[in-house]
Amino acid sequence: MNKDSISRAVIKRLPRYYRYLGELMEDGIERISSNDLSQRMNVTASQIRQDLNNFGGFGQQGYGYNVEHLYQEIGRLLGVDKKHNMIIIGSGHLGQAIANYTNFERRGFVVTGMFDKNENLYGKEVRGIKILSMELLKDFIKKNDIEIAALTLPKTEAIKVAEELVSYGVKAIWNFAHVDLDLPREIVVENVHLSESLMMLSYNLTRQEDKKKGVM
Amino acid sequence: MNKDSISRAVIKRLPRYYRYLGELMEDGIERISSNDLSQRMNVTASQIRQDLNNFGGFGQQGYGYNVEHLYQEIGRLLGVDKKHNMIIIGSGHLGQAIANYTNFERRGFVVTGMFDKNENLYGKEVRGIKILSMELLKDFIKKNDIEIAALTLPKTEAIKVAEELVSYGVKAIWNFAHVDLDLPREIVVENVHLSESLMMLSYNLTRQEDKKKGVM
DNA sequence: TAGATTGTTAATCGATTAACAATC
DNA sequence: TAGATTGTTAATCGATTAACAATC
Repeated sequence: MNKDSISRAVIKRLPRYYRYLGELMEDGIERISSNDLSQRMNVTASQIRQDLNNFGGFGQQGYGYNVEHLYQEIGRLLGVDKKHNMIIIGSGHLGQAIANYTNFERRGFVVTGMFDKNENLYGKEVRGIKILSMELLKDFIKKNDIEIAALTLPKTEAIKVAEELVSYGVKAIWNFAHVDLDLPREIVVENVHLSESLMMLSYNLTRQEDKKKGVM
Repeated sequence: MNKDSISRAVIKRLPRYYRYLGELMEDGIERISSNDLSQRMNVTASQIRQDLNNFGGFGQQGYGYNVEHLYQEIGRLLGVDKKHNMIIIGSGHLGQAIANYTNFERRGFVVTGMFDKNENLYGKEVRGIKILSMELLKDFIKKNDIEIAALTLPKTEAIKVAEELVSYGVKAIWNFAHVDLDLPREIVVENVHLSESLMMLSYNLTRQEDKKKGVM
């Protein structure tokens, strides 16, 4: 009953299911069994059935899953059936990269404003989105029903700005700054720590090199 | 003995330990117990001790861990004590954002080349790094001892280019394209799927909204 | 020596996989 | 009805936490 109790491991897999189902739709495939899907995705069929059953019976015995139906159900779970207004705080290269990525908009995530503390950027437009002064932040959030803020600024400022955003009513923070945010429980925080990702790559690369040396 | 057997869960936590230890060093703290560190990092002391012991006894009974020593040991494990040459394939906004991020260089990840199939970009420089034609890729990789390639290009091209890179000797791929790469086992692949990250945020945001509605 | 804290074993918890009855 | 495949329970596996002996 309680949807909160679904494990993070399961939730993390949902976007990948969603992606594969979208591709199946593009290929004109109408139905698929957990077994077929498991082979395409390189996971077990059992895991797929377990995962999906956390959310209700999306399949049908003897038939499998209807691709379009399942795609839509997962989309609804992921909230991509609704529009979400997003702002970007920190309009450097990374902020601009996100503003330029139109695929997010296709999923309902609409960047409606960009901000920076560097006044040289004010008035500059990225894909039609004006970069504004941080002083306009409070007003902008209240007037434009902003739910999500992407934090693409140095970690020294991230904590302070995050608290500010929350006080203005932002509900979720997509945090690209290399710092842990400590915010009220009801605020959603999703971290993208690029340097940690690169270090994991480097860890595995180093192990591969160790292995090679061991063999020679 | 076999370092391959260390679980992904543990490895994923290493960069975060590394970050906290770096901050402790900046604060001039010389030693720390698993208990103190656990409170700062919001994990259990037991987990810290278990994690670190996968790699050997970095601590000392009755004393704790020497911050600088532990920092260096974890850095070595993560391979940030060595220089790694990296190229960026796809010189759009995201590729340029990565090229501009000097913190990677501080950790030994040096961007030595950028590539794109759009010839309008050729010759353009990003932080002194020239954007080159894809035709120069093979030669560049061989001549410049390139280990890592960041893939910041559309998913339609990612698979083909990844295979190309591997054939030229690239050892690790940092994949920002929204597609699963199927490469030989010895090739390290680290995925950064921004849209999946945003969907997880959206999932949690939607659950928060459900909760709120339930209460009202 | 007494106190502190690790390294490590044992207990618990949670997630994944296997198996199969239910049912389309 | 027979075959296919889900939904779901049970078994297994792995990761986290607790406990404590070893030792600095």
